[in-house]
Amino acid sequence: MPEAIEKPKKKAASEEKRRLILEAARRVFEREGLEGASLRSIAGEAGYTPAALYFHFDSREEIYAELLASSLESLKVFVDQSLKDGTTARERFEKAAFAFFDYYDKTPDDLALGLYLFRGGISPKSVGRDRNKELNAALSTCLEPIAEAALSLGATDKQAKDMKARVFAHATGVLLLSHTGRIRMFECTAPQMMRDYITEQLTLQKWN
Amino acid sequence: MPEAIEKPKKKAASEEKRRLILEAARRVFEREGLEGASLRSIAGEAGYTPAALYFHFDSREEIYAELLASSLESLKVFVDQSLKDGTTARERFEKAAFAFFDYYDKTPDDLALGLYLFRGGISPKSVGRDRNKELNAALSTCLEPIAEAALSLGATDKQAKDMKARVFAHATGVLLLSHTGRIRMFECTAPQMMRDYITEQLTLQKWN
Amino acid sequence: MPEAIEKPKKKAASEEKRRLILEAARRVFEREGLEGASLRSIAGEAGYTPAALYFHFDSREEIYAELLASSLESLKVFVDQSLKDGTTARERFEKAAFAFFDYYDKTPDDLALGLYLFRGGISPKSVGRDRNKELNAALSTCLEPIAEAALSLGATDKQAKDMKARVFAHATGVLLLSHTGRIRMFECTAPQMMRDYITEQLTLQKWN
Amino acid sequence: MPEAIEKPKKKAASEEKRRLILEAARRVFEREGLEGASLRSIAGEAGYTPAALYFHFDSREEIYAELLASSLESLKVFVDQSLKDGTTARERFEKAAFAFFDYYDKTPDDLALGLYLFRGGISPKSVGRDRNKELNAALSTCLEPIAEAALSLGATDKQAKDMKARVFAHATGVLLLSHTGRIRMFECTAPQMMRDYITEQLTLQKWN
DNA sequence: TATGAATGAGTATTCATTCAT
DNA sequence: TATGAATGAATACTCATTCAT
Repeated sequence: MPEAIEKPKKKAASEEKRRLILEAARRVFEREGLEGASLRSIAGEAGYTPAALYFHFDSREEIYAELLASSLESLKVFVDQSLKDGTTARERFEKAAFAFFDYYDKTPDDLALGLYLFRGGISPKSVGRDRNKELNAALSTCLEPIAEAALSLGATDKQAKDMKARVFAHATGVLLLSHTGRIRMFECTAPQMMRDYITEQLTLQKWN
Repeated sequence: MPEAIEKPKKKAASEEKRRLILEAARRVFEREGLEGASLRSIAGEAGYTPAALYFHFDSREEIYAELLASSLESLKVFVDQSLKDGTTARERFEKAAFAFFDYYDKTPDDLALGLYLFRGGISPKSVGRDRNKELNAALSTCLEPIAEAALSLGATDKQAKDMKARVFAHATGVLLLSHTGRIRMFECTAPQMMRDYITEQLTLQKWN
Repeated sequence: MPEAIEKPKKKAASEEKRRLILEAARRVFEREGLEGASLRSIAGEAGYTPAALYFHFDSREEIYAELLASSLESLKVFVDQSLKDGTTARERFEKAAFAFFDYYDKTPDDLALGLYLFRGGISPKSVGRDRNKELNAALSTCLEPIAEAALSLGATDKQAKDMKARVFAHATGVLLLSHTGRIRMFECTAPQMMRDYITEQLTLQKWN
Repeated sequence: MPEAIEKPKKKAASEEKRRLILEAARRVFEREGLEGASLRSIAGEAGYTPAALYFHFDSREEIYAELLASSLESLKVFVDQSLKDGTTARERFEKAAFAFFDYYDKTPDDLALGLYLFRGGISPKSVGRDRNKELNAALSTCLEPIAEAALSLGATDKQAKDMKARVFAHATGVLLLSHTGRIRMFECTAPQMMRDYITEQLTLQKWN
């Protein structure tokens, strides 16, 4: 039954190619930004013809979506690693919140990608509800350690959930400010702003 | 003296046409998003040939810039009006901060415009450093009442300035969360998040 | 009879404006070359609206044609002046021939203009047969001193006429070579080539 | 082994299409002159969409450059063939010089092409220095037989090189005169002018 | 699975020209 | 005489996508 053997092989080979294309896409994205990350450039970088990519992805937007998914994976890894030395709940809270910010501060391309796709960038038709949910879930997972730490610190479920939203919002706002260069207007730095916010939240919450 | 009358007439007519084009641009922007707001579409919406727009504007980016400028003007008006009933410094702080958020919450297209243009959207070469500075200044003006109120509440100059940045960042982050629909993930509402943040800041600051 | 007085006045004023426009055109031409000498630029340089030029000229090409005509006038002046010290026929021949070359060598814009218009640049419909004849005649006049000198040197009418054509052709060729930078290929200089040609012609002709 | 056969087939088909496009370009060029030879017109003439041409050529200017290159090739063939019966050095000189002129006299479109592209027509950035050098070299090759014949006749290296420049210049000038119709002014014919020049050079040069 | 070829719609901008005022 | 406004056609070039092979 050669078929039974070949199929998985084929599948694995296909997955590998997808991966290589995505890596190429990321390189283009880093090098030329969102505007320059056309299907053509990605194909070129990957050593393919544009047409070839359509065997691996349904559309340009699907590539973007996968890119975002893998970015969220990296974020997850980054957040988890930053937590591994944390002992107290307070420390875990600080680390989890700051890591989320820090990841995007250090990899502005992932930020651009995220911002683009979180805005109208991804059309629902091409990405679909399911994928959208997946992305939301992945994001939520990355923020989860924040909630967990909050819970450990005595927050209610609702309070912990809110905290995820707050940290996400503030981090996003600060990153936007920083990424666009407008932060200079205010004569302060992004990491400091984020640290201040985290400290505030810790000193503030009644459950603290 | 017909000439004396005609000239202002002409000028007024011209201004009016500019306005109509900008309104058309705004409609396209609202309907099709930034990517769809090409010069062609704007011209079409305004009932003009693309070439005709060049009589009224130097480039597509100038149209965008004017759109943003007028948006910032509206924001200014909105913030100022929200302040007119405020008596105590605390009230003024609350109103100024919330108004900034509220304006964009209610006119999400202005938010999209602002986000795009504050990112690399406006190329320095075409709009020019001057215009960029103007826009920065206009934005800063809108946030100024926040700093003023903070000063009244006893903040130092530096603290007041920081406060502008914080409110701007948090508002922006919350708006992004809300505007992209991700806020549902967290089961909370944007206005509530913003109110909470404002309250926090008031209870928190030592100068309070 | 105010009309009798006004008309010439008006005409004179009109001519003056034409002249000013042509001067502007020449400046643009010198500054930005042929490609840049659009009706718009010319109008701008002259302090007019593009539409205004149509009161003074029928088309863009007519402006070019007038420019060429005035260039030929300058050439005429230049050639005549170069002759004023010449005493012998031989000297006159040398000076007339070299001056023709020299004028264009020193004012490459006039060369570009001439080359453009002498090629298909000017459409017959807009310039018309008459104007074409005028330009031809003007050119011929500039070359006439060459023929005259040849006659003085003993050439027949036919020989003298031929000489005009030869000098014109050689000068044009050398100028083209020089003007395009290709002359470097041959490691020689345009004036030297022209001088050599003139000397050749003098030593060669039987009537010499 | 179908693959081994197919690849050359494909390549050949591609080359063929390039050729067809170039032919179309040449036709447009002949019919409408350089100004009319836009990418659109060429594409239209070739039965293609403008975008399709970009698969075969990198830019409009590359098409022009190839056109010129192939024109120079034809010229080379023409010159070489005209030499094949020449026995004496004198004959070879006459034939080489006249053939250069004759080619352009008979194919005025190649002349227009050459004149345009030898002027600023080809922008260095798009065609590149290399191509420019290639074209220069190709032209030089076409003129080389003139120098060789001069050497055989006893000219020094320098004299032979100069001779190339002279013949090129004179031929170009005569062709321009002829091509623009101005030659009628002088009541002579282009071939006769060229023949006269060649004869002159032969009788004149001291090394003759 | 991949390619070469092609499309059609799109991009911003420039142009000479016209015309009502 | 001159302008402001507008046009329509043109420019080269890019894009995501499709399809026969």
